[in-house]
Amino acid sequence: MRLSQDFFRQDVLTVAPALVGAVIFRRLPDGSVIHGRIAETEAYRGSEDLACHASRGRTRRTETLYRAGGCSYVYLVYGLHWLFNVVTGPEDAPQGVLIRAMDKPFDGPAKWTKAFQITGEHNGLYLPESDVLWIEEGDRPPLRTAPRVGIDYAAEPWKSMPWRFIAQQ
DNA sequence: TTAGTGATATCC
DNA sequence: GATATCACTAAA
Repeated sequence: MRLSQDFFRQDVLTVAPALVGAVIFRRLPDGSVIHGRIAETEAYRGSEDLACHASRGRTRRTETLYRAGGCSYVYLVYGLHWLFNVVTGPEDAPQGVLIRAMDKPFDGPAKWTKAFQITGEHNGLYLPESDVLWIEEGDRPPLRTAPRVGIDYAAEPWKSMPWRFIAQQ
């Protein structure tokens, strides 16, 4: 069953752990549909979270982060890797969940987006209604938490917040 | 450990 | 206008 608008409009700290175990579906340009189970997520929470892109204020890049929960937020890092996030919370609350890994072999935030052929053109899709990209309910495996990775530039306490959620099975 | 890669934010 | 920085990966 497809995850709804109501689900995505909850707080990011509710949605991020609940997304682990859910299944992402992607319809490729040739019409075939592939899917994968989410194994790891990270929460980025609001303009006060110094690790969140929105901490620098509302810019052209972060504009989609300010939309209502359920939108996709896709951007390029290091000039070569597309990272995929799901916007959460109400409109104007810049929160998002980074989908960090699926089950093997797609165990990296840019590995699975490459396999699923996700690029900047998938920024701003509305997942509850999209035919190209959507998420369905899955199992709820036991989780462990850890600090987020790749955000050394952020000051404490944000750098150490245990906002990374990893499936244990 | 390092190169590869280019959009974006930030500073002139 | 310019430049420094980056929510990473693969190869060595």
